[in-house]
Amino acid sequence: MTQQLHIYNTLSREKEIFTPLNPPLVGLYVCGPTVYSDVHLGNCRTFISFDMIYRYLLHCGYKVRYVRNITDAGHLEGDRDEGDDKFTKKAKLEQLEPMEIVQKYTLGFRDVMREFNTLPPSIEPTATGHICEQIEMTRKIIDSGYAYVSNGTVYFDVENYNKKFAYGQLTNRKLEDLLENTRELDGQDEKKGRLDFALWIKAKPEHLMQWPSPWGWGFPGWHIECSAMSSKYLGNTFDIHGGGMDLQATHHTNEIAQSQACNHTAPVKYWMHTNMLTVNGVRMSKSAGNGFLPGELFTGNHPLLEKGYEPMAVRFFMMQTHYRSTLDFSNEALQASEKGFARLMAAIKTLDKIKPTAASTFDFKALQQKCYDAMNDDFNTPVLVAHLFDAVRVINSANDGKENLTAQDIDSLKTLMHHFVFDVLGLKDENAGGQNTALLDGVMKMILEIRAEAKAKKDFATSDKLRDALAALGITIKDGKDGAVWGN
RNA sequence: GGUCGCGUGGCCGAGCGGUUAGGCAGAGGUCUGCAAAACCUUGUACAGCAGUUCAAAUCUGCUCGCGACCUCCA
Repeated sequence: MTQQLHIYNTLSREKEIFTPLNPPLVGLYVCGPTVYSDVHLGNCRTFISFDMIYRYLLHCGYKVRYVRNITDAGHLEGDRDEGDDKFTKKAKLEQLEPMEIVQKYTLGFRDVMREFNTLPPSIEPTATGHICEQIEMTRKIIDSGYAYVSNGTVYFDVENYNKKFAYGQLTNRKLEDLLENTRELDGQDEKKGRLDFALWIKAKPEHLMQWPSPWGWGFPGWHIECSAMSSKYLGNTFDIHGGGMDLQATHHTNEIAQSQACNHTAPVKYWMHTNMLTVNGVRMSKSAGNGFLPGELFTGNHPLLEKGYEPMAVRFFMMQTHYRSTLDFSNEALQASEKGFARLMAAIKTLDKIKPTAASTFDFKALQQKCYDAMNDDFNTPVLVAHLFDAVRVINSANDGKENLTAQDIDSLKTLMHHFVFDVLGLKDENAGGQNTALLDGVMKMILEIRAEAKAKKDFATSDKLRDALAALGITIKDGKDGAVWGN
């Protein structure tokens, strides 16, 4: 099947036909987490969205190199280019080495990503592992005349850059407007221009994380790591760069400027930005203090949560919203998704029980095309999900004998559901049996037989007792025309 | 203040010029010993006002409300 994938490009503010630079290879870079604290759900949404994008590109047959960095150095605390970096500050707090903090939260991040069933990136480079590359890049930018050294710190010269390139193009802003609206901050005497940002920052003696450089001991600025690592692993120009929308105005704008200044070419063909997660209409963020940790969401151990939600129900909840729309969290919405997800999983299981008929009343090809059309339209997962629920209705109707499916149809549906639900949306059936399934199946079969006999004798006291006892164990009995089935 | 975006039925959330989005909840029905599940039927939705058009949730203008970025954040 020929796919014509369209991607919304932040650069052009339009959906564009996706044509990779070197098909079938695709380079995908996503700004990863800063590992100085636990990831919260908002962070997860971005990574889950890009996991879906990565999965669909793979499904379409592209050979994708997916790079997602781990920021383990360089971020400053506060809005000034001085002071302790985040790791050092946290390290003092917890009496730990900075790299212990990094290790702790990197492992935690990977655990959460695994719970959400995300595929690991091809490469997960760290900022501290690429200090040399960042220094080299900084040196080249100075050489090309777009950066200057001031008291051991290297700044990018935005106004000079803007003479030749459009600095604010990613957010569609003119330099004059940006200059007008930049807040006046203290401690900026070292900078020539108000918009200038640091490529390399001079370290104070007490800094725990610092490295030697041509400009003295210091540490890299925040933006340079992504420029250095993306060009190292994906080339000076690559296909897709992604991240949260909050990175667009500053981080990505500066990344483009640095890469352009250093490599003399625009670094990225398609810029993709995922929208924010909100709670009661307010953006979930570290500074707002309204973020749940994924663990709290799974257990329900948080004042805003009525109960715990399975990771897959949460993932499904996210897939029911487009990645470029804000997603507002509420217990009600999450519970709706939880039920919908259970229904979807149940239907996939039902597929194994349908009796095929000779003729079909169902147009499989049309459904399949709709599914691909949805995904090809800038990864429109909510529309995909709507079509999958059409399939759910067909499956259940066929199981009731109200719709006819040929063996071929059933097979095609199984493949389709597997491809889209598991491979592309990245969902999995968390209740799909463990290693004792065969044993449990046998036991349940016996119990259901006993119950069927009791029902035949109209001994409803016994049949209800069995059903209630099983319900207490979390096993649900559903009586159908052809006998009872069970599930948990 | 500047720039950008959004306001869809009880809730979540697609659509963005003409035909049912979808999920959850609600109502009625079929099935059933009861229940659950499933299926069928059902919902006078598009912030307000004005305009363009044969036709507007969808385009234009204004008004109101909300949010994001401009400062560390996915």
